[in-house]
Amino acid sequence: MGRQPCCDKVGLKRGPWTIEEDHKLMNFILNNGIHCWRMVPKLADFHSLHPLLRLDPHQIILYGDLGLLRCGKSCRLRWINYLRPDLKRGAFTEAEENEMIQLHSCLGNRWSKIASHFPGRTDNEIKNHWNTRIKKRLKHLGVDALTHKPIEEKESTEENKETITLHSNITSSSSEEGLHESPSNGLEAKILQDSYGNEGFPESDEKLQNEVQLAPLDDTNDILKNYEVFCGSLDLGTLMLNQGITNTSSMSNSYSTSSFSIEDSNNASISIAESMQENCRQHWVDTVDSMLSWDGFNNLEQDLFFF
DNA sequence: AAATCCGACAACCGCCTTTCG
DNA sequence: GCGAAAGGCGGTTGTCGGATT
Repeated sequence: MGRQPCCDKVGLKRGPWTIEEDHKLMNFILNNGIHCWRMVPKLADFHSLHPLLRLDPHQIILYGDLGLLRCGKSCRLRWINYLRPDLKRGAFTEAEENEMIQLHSCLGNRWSKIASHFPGRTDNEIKNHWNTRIKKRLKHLGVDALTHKPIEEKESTEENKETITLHSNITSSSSEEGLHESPSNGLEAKILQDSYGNEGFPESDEKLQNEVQLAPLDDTNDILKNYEVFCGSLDLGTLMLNQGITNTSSMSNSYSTSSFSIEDSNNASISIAESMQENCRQHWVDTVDSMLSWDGFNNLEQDLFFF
């Protein structure tokens, strides 16, 4: 006997999310955390009607018919790619692009691994950026976006110069950010170490293992600490170690925190609401709210009863 | 001003891995 | 241990808005 089905897919809504749907989903997750994505759409709608109640997941049986008409998978995607409060908005900088190219040369199309090196960026965002911008940029430079090797043996002198410039930019921009202070092999080793964790490198990458250098840890900012409290079960130190976070203080365009996902926590299935203190949550929400300009929410502040 | 093209990105689809009954 | 569902991931598609003709 297996699990219950994800959803019956009958009468489910598809396409772009409305503000109201976002509202329901966000309201629910911020107040209750994530129990199970399958249940979220149904419970979210019930919670929007009864915001003061804490939900027992088993109430799904009683309130299933009130559901947000999205499947759990869709809710998860919407949360991760758009609603998650720690998302970093704005265009990629040239330094980010160069680092992305470097990471891609080591990791290939493993977008989630690449995204883990960019706090606040999602794998979907990076994948889209790669396909729409960087692929063309590399093609223009005569570099194969898949293999990172020259497309043709003979290239114009002009293109060669530009390619060389690109590679030197990658090196310099990386060290400027303090992310990669070791030479090429050390850099790649660190990328692989960050991506594969402590479980070891793939056989082909073992040669790099000895040169791994962990990035130094830096102070975290208040918002991240508060988020940790809010989420109750986040192991911040481990998270940062695993992801090699070096600088969370940059708050230029929006703000930057450690890449976060509730699934990363050790106790994701435990109700966050039960473990957090209300004042900490409120402080965190207030902090985030003051720093973000969430698309689609700006004109609805007066309606956000949950803030 | 209308039609068409194109870039950007949100969302969906389907496969693979992990988890659970 | 097995089978099925949940979760995660990468590829692809659909849609929208701005630029161009």
